[in-house]
Amino acid sequence: MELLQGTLDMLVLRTLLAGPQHGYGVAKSIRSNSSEALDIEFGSLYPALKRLEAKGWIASGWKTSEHNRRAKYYRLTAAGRKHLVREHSKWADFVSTVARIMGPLPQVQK
Amino acid sequence: MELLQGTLDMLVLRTLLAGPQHGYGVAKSIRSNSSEALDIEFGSLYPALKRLEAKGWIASGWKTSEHNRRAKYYRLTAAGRKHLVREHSKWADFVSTVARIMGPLPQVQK
DNA sequence: GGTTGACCTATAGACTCTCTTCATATAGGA
DNA sequence: TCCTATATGAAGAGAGTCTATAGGTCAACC
Repeated sequence: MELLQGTLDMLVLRTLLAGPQHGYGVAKSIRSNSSEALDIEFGSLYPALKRLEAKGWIASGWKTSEHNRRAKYYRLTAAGRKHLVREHSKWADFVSTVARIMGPLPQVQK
Repeated sequence: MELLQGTLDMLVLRTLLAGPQHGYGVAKSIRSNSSEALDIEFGSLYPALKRLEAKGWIASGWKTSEHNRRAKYYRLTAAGRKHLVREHSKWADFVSTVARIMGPLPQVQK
């Protein structure tokens, strides 16, 4: 859903900070936690999970889901936890820098 | 320099809101307005200017710069001005949604 | 009891777009 | 002669989108 590059990874890691979950569940969590504002596509999410696993930020294992289905559960690794903190902090810096340049939102007439 | 996708366009439009400028000047403005935090690459900026012009958000014309050099000056069009307002507002929404999911920054030990 | 369909969960390929990197070009001024 | 100002283009990487496919489970329905 037209995310800004890199943000998805951070959101996924943040979601897994709350506990292990399978991909489908991660997408659902992000959607509902954002009140449906962020509509994560599975076609974006699964490659993101691969990336994160390849980098060692998360690890996975097959289990049976609460709906009695075969699902790959992902959990945050120690390295992933550190990485998340760094990314979050970089994100906050970046956002405030951009906000400083952009200035206040112009008043929009409804 | 490792911007989030789409943000560059918004920053460029915002910079041109302050008045027409040539590409080189836009890059310098963004750099200095961000206290060098955002290091805009020319290889990113010029394609961005092409994009924006193709979409009609900005228009250009050759002039002589204050350093007596040939330079292409860009200015915001009326459509670009509207577009900027929309993008700024979408950006603000997106950022606050992400911030809500991410929660507060963990305290980092110095 | 068997069929149907909805939902859960996962994978993969092709494509698009943005940004990065690098190379090149020209002109003015010191 | 060299540095700064200014511009262009091509090649490549990486992320995200779109679309198609796949199989298992459960509930509803006839």
